[in-house]
Amino acid sequence: MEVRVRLAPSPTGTPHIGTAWQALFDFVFAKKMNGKFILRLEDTDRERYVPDSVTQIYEMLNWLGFDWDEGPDIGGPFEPYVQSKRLDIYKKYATELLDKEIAYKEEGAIKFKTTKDGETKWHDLVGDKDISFPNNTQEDFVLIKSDGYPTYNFANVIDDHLMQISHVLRGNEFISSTPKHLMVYQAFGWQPPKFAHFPVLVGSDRAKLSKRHGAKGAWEFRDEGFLKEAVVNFLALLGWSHPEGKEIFSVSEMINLFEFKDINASSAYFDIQKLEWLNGEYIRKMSDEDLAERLKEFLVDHPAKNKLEMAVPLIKDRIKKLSDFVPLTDFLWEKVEYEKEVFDKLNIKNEKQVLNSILDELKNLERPWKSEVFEQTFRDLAQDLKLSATQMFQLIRVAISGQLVTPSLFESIKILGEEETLNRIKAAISLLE
RNA sequence: GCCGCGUUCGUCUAGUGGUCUAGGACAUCGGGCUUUCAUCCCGGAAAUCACGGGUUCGACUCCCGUACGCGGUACCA
Repeated sequence: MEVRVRLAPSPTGTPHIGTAWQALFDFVFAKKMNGKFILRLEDTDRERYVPDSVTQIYEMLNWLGFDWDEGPDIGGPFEPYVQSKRLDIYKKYATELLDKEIAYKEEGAIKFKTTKDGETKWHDLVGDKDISFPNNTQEDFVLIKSDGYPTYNFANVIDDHLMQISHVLRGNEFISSTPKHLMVYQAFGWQPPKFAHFPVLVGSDRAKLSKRHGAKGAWEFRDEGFLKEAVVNFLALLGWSHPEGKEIFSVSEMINLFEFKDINASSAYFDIQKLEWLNGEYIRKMSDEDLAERLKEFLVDHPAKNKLEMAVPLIKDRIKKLSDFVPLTDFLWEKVEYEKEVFDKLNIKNEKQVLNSILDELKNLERPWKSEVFEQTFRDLAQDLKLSATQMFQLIRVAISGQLVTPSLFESIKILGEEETLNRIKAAISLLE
């Protein structure tokens, strides 16, 4: 039997990272089994419907590379995968249940008459365990609302059956309603799919992740300079672990190794610090060319786009996110605003005189300036002036950048060029008047 | 209240009866390298495996109970 899984988000607001997390497992499992990954929009709640969120879902999935095989726009026309367009279908099946007297009308709605005897059980793939509910805990529930739209509990079953979904991967907040779904399958005499109820991602208060935790949409991670590979890798680390204990691996590696039994059934907290570390690892692993390419895509309006790659080797070990590139390198292409207090932090008594000496040395340095000569020259000068080498180099650093922290000094000077370097030191001197 | 799921270092996790005086990673602390910041290397601290009972020669691992957390108990999903 073909494996068919579906991601069925409801467009009720900005999709957060939890949706992306669920999508990862849908995608990975479908690929592993050579099956299909289907996207379906569950937009039956007209009150909470937010049109924008539909595009946001697409954007998120596209960015992370979770391409769906069937669903809106891909592998099929839009409408068959959107529940609000399938009202007739739900009505037809509800009528069937009405005829069988398994359902009844009440205040304009159609309700399902649950079985009260016995228990309903299934085997859940997450945790590899049986879950059962006494049937007398299952109240009659609404199939079709009085506005004509189906409820999740009904539309979900109808669609999963009609779309031949083989495995339902979803959050464990649906565990409690699974008995209801199973009763509907039974009422129609349909074979239910296999269920895998994943734990939910939680916020810092251990409650289900939501917007009130400032939960971000995946594209926000993109906008902050995270790489999609790192985000996906990080997501994989939540709830799943590599059999060899590896922390860094690709999606295709995960596709090869994925098994439900390795899913941890307890909820996980999204720790952004680890994501930042991982992102840094991915950045360091990349070739300079690739990193430059990513930076150019990321920094669309960068003032020195064509010179940007020169700085790449200088910052590769220093940035965690693509966005970190800017504060670390803007002094290379932009005019420096000097601040007296920054110089003061160096604790050098006669900064101005020292800078003048530096300027003289620099003027006399044989061009093109060489790293070793540069270093030796200023170590010697530091000694003459009774300064530590650190003070000396920091002073030069501040004079050319206005900052205490920059990439490698000499490498930065190479990018600035000899004339610009001299000009900046002169500018620094005049500030200290 | 009732029903269900969960509970190993701050965080993500490994662990499926003995090799666990519990391993790894992030974060953290200390040291080394170093002209800043990083990277890199070395080392430390950090979980009485929620608690209490069983079962067993032996339990983090199996069973029962309790506590706590979360979810459901909606014409939300």
